[in-house]
Amino acid sequence: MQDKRPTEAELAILGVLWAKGPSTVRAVHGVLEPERGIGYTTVLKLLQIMLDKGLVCRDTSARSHVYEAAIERTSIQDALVSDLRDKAFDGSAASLVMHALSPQRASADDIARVRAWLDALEGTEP
Amino acid sequence: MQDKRPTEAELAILGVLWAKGPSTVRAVHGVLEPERGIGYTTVLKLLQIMLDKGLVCRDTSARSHVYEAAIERTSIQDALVSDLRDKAFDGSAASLVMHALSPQRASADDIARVRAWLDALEGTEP
DNA sequence: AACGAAGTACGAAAGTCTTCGTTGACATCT
DNA sequence: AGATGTCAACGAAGACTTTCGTACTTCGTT
Repeated sequence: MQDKRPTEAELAILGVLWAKGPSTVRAVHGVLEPERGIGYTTVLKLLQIMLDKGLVCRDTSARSHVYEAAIERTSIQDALVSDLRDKAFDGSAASLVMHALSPQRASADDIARVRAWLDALEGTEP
Repeated sequence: MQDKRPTEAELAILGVLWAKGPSTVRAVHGVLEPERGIGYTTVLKLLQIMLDKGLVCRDTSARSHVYEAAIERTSIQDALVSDLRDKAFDGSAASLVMHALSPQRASADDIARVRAWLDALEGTEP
């Protein structure tokens, strides 16, 4: 339990668990099958692997085991953003942000939200 | 030649080519060996694979071939940021940006640069 | 009790990524 | 010319990821 970086398929599963909360394999599969055509046993296997890695935990008291994300969503998000910043932006958060907010890619709403957030930040951190 | 997303090792090599411009295998290896202990033939092989994928081009007129990035750095950066936004932030650029600029992670300078950039944006886009 | 449905566990296959050893070509130095 | 060093090319091994088939178990229904 040291490398907290999930693979792509694992991240998709975590996305479901974060969105829906604790879920059975069937429930996770129900979400993922339509959008990526993944098989039931594949989801099961992935969840077992993720259990090994400590990415999820589960409750086995019922016959259908209930899985739950074992890490905060924000902690994964932080890790992934830092990773990308270092690998593709020479460690510059500003550069990354300008790409993410480039008007061709981000909505005016996104930009407004960030602006408001920055203003609030200024108020609390003189 | 459709999926422009480089793997991790490929991205490291592209990073060198973007920073140094057209380079021989030896030059790329000279940068990467100290920081990740990678072998010479590994770099060579990677560059050959990247040539196949269209990520780099090369000049073979001299005995030591000279490789050059075949794609813009910004185009890769855009792809990677969009990818991360969709996979880990529910498609929300604002959410991604707030993580990237969180004061624990970003320097005050980064934040100031983004703020200035946003101000400039407002001027040009009423 | 027997059957079928729903579930978990396991192993293996296929694909991708990364790594390097080995080979043969070419150049340079003695 | 022969030895030495540098280089590209190739193949293959090992790790990791993703996928699913198959087998076994458990529950509910007939």
